[in-house]
Order: sequence, then C-alpha cells, then structure tokens
Amino acid sequence: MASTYENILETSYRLFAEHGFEKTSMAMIAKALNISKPALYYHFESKDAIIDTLFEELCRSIAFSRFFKLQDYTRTNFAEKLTSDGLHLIGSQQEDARYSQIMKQYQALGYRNAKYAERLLEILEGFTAGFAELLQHGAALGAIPDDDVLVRAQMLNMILDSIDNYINYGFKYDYNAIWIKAVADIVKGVDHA
Amino acid sequence: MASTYENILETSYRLFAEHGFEKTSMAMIAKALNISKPALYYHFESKDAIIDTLFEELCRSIAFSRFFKLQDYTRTNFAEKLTSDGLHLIGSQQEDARYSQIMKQYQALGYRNAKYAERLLEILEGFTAGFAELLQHGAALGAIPDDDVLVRAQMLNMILDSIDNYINYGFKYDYNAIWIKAVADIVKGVDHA
DNA sequence: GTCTATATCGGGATAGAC
DNA sequence: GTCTATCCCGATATAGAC
Repeated sequence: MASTYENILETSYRLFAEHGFEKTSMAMIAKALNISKPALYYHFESKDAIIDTLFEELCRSIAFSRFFKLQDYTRTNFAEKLTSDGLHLIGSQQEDARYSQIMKQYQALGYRNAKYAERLLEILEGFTAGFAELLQHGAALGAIPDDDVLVRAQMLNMILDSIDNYINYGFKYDYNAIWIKAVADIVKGVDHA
Repeated sequence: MASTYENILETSYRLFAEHGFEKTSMAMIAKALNISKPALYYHFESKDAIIDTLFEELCRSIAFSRFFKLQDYTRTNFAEKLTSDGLHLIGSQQEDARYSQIMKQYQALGYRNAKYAERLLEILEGFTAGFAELLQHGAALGAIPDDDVLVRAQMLNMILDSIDNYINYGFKYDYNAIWIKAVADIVKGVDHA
C-alpha cells in the first residue's frame, strides 16, 4: 500500500499531464484521491511544492549515462551501439506519452521561474557534453572522424531532442530511420575493415 | 496613429511574451494601454479572443515558401542556396526573441485546446512537405541523391526546429555551423563538376 | 468607444475539530 | 492525518452612464 504522499505525487503527475498545471486545481487532485483539500496541504505546503517535487524526481531520472554507457563502445561496434542505444531511448519515450507533456510544461514555467529553465538547460547540456565525450572517445578509437566533434555532438543532441518532441506532437515520422541516418552521417568518413 | 484594436494586439503580444498568457491579466493589458478593462472587452469579447487573434496572425506569417523559394534553386547553386536560405531564417529568429517565447506557449495551450496543437502541426508538416518538395526538385536536377528524400526532409525540418528552440533556450551553439553541416550531409553523394 | 462601479466565480490556502 | 467550513484574493466579465 503506497503512502498518501506517494499517491499524491502519482495522481498529480497524471492530472498535470492531462490538464496542465494551471487547469489542475488542488480540489481536482483531492477529489481524484478521495481525500480533502486540507489533507493535501498537510503533505505539501502548496501546489507549487507538488510541482517542484515532481520536477526534481523527473530530473533525477534523466541522465545521459543512463542510456549511453561509454565503456561499452569499441572501435568495431561504435556506430551500431550508438544506434541501438538511441533507438532504445526513443522507444522508451514513445511508450510514456506523459513524460514529454509534463516536460513541455516545465519548459513553459521557465519564463516566470528561472530555476526550471536553468535545470532543463543543465540536462540538455549534459546530453550535449555526453555526446561530445562519446564522440571524442570514438575518434580516439578511430571509429569516427575527429574533426567537428562538438558540432556533431550538438547535432545528435538536437535530433534526439526533436524526435522526443515530435513523438509528443503525434507525428508519424520514421524515427528509427532518422536516427539511423543521423548516426550514419556522424560516423561517415572512416573505413571499417 | 494605430487603432485601439491594433494597439491591444501589439501590447498583448509584448506582455504575453514577457509574462505568459496566464500571468497577464486583462487589467495589466488595460493599464499598459492607459484604457479601462471594459474598453478592452469592447474590442475583444474575452482574453482568449485576443490570444486566438494573435495566434492566427502568427500562423499566417509562418510559411515555408516565405523562406525557401523553389524556383530559385538550380543544379549548381542548390546546396549554397539551401544553406543561405536556412541561415537567413535562423538569423531572423535570433533577432525576435518574443516569437519563440509566444510560440512555446501556444504549444503548451495545445493540451487543453486541440485547435492550437493541430494548427502548429500543420505548420510543421508544411515545412516537412516543403523540404521534401525542395529535395525532390534537387534530386531531379541531379544536385542531390534521390534516395531517402523524405527522411532527409524530416531531418532538415527537425534540425531547423531544434535550432529555433535552442536559440530560445539561450544556448550558445554554433547554429550556422550546424546548419551548414546538416545541408552538407544532405547533398553528400553527388559530384559537382 | 470609453469610462466607473460592480457582480460573480473559482482558485489557493487556513482554522480548528476529530 | 484527515475532516468541515471558511477566508481571501484576483480573475473574467458585465451593467449602465457618458
């Protein structure tokens, strides 16, 4: 049996994804949980506190190193591994529609509260840095060209981020083909014997 | 002297970009214009009506064909023209910070009102279709390879969309280099004598 | 077309009992 | 930890005069 605290977070997450932060009132959350508003306020001092807590949880769950493990990449499997790790990430986001919907709202919150914008930028920068490190590693292995590593990393990051967004928009692009081609363009220029 | 109607739209646009739709009250808009709230309601029946009108204006101003003109592309200038047209679009968005901030809010609105989401998808799809047509044209000219035209078009669209987003985030990527490399990857595989 | 004044509603948040 | 009842505020929106 989950604690009330956890139930609140879980239900809030669902309602926020469905209706947005602004249109989800404390009354709605309470009703969905079959508890009263003051009971909510016992666990969280404000609606913003719920939003904040969810945000911190989400941020912790996103990290480049959770999806791309540098030590597994070798000269011969580099392109193949980069492809499959990316496809795995794409697949996991295609399954969880709520994730992108919530994240987009935190982006919007960034206007009024710099904290959100900064934290999200950190995550994106983390991915760019992760790709840069990975490509550097690949270049050192001789698996990919060693020029323009940063620009290549930024492109991979953008493509992956876009794929995430477009999935959320409901586009029926062939994301796997796009990612495969993106990786192919990155590794292009090196022969593999 | 601009009409009150136009002044309302202009001022609303500015305030919405600065504070967001929800935190911009009708009272704020009225005050900024030195008119009263009821005067606002004379011109627009609701706050949503202002938001809607701005949205329609914005949508009309965005069209693939405004930036990329098919008839100007030839076999020899194809890559060069695709690059410069894209850079031009990127440059114009770097100058207008408000544009992306407003657009992101309309994206967020899409949750509760499908109309916004659908219209924005139409625009994005218009760009993808535009790139597809352009690349098809380029392939017919012999300027670029003729395989995977759709995937290539989707990638260009994603990169351009991402660049727009990242500019808004405040990232200091080298966007010109990214776009140039994206175009180079697209045209790769064809010799130009 | 614009004003003053006001109605009305829904939201977040709290007091105090159990 | 949870409840009932209530406060308070700010928002949209309107009535009716000028």
